[in-house]
Amino acid sequence: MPLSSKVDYVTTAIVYPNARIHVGWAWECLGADWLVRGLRLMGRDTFFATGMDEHSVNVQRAAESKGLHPKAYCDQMAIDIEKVLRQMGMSYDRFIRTSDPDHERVVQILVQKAFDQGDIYSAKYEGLYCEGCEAYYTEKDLKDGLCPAHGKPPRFISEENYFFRLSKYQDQLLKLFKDRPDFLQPEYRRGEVVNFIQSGLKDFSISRSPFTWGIPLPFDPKHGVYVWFDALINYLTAAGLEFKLKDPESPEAKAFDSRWPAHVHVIGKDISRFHCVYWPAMLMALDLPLPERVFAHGYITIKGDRMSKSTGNVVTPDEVMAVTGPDPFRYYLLAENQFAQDGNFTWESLILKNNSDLANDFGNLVNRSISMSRKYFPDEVLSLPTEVTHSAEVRKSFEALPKLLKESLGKIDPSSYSSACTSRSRVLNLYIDKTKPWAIAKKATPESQAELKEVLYTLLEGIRWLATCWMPVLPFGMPDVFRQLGLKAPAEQGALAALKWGEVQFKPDQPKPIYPRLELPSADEAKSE
RNA sequence: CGCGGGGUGGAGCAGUCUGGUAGCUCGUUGGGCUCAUAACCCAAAGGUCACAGGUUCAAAUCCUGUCCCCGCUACCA
Repeated sequence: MPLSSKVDYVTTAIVYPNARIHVGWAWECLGADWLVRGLRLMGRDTFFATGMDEHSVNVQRAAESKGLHPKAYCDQMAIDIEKVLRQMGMSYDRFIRTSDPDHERVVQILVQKAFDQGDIYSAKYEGLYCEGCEAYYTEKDLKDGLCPAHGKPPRFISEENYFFRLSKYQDQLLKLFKDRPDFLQPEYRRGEVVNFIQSGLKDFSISRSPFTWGIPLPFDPKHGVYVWFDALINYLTAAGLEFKLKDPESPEAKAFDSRWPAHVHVIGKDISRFHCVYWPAMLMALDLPLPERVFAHGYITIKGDRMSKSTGNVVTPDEVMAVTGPDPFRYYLLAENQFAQDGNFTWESLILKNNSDLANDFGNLVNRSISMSRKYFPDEVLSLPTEVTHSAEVRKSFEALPKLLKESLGKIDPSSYSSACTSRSRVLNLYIDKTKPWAIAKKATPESQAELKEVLYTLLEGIRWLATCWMPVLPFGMPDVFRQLGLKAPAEQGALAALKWGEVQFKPDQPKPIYPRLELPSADEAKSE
């Protein structure tokens, strides 16, 4: 198989480190992580980046409230956030921070380039500005003349500002969505963006002055780069653009070329505009290829409400994982919710989903299958039977699985991926009930022994396939399943593509329940209830 | 105002493009099994597919109108 020079580069949005990360962003991270792991399983080369967006007034304020310099504060947050991401099983290749030196250099070079070619210009910006929101409002946005979010009167500000000529790219953007209808997924969000473009694009401000925490504009250092020209460019920095800017022939520059354009930016639906309008326009201006696509997922809500600090309904990944462990948390978010739509978080459904699918259907299946194998054939190695009867149908069901999983990965639909796997757990449980191995064992004839071996081998082989397919969703538990099967866990890379029914033999190890049943945590633990 | 998504048994969803016995998971009830994590398997109950008209031999599915929920409408995860 010729190795493609293209690497599938997947990103998440970078997070503001002004508070502990919550389940909403964790969902995005896990969706992206599932995708990357799945692509690896299919044999693709991948590169995966996530990180922090540090140059924000919110972050600065959070730092001040702790009496820290923003950088020192962010250093601490980076440690905390990465720790949680690792606990969640995030398999990223780079954790990018917008305060990273290479990012600052890349941003400055790109801003300079845009400025030199006239895509950035200086103009006076006037408006009603709320410092709390760090945003301008028009008269009609205000409630009784006050900021709708903070209830404070906005300040009239007139300042010199730098703008990016977004308007110049309007036609090219419309053409982009016409030529590449799958640029933004899910499909139904495209209309929102196209409408927005058609309604007429205004240039947007890319600088703030004065500033103390941010990247200075190279051509006017009194000004700091404002959010989008800083944050979005992280995707280029993380892929290694700086190497290419320095020496296009270097191996690191080639690595950048293999990663960019990105396979997909996974983002929340709220920032689809910036990724589908601002970002492509910026890349057009910078003569860089556009990402292959943008996937906008929904929100995780608590009883229908969006998670937010003001309503106090924030649930954090670490508090959930403290109760459930990482795999049930991953499974719940990925399997129970439709990634493209809004999802819901409740402790009850989390516990229910864990117990029914992971503990009962899958975990118990592993446990009973291995127990029977060891009980009926304590000293034998089980291999693919030469003559096959009722297991043919089971095998067929499994051999159809990789294609389904591939489709789910293509659609970025982790829940259909999961349900395809869970349905195979049910196939095996049903197979046990139909063949009744315990009854076959009692017969003790040569024919019955052969049949029993066929049943058990089919179960173990099916479990091996499941354990392989589950790795992107359940990376923590699957190595133990392989151990119990008496096998070495396969490397992620290409594991799915390499699956061949009957290629291994089994001498199962001591069974041990994986994914125990969970109970609702007490009221103290489950603040959301 | 405009544009878009949605309203399907107790809960969450699929099915709508390409009309033709309304499907899945969870929950409930009854039964079976005993290898297993009180797990597994089967069966039953439960739906006027938001509402009203229309097209058709036939509509959750197509058309028209109405009601309700949600998203987008410029610098906001």
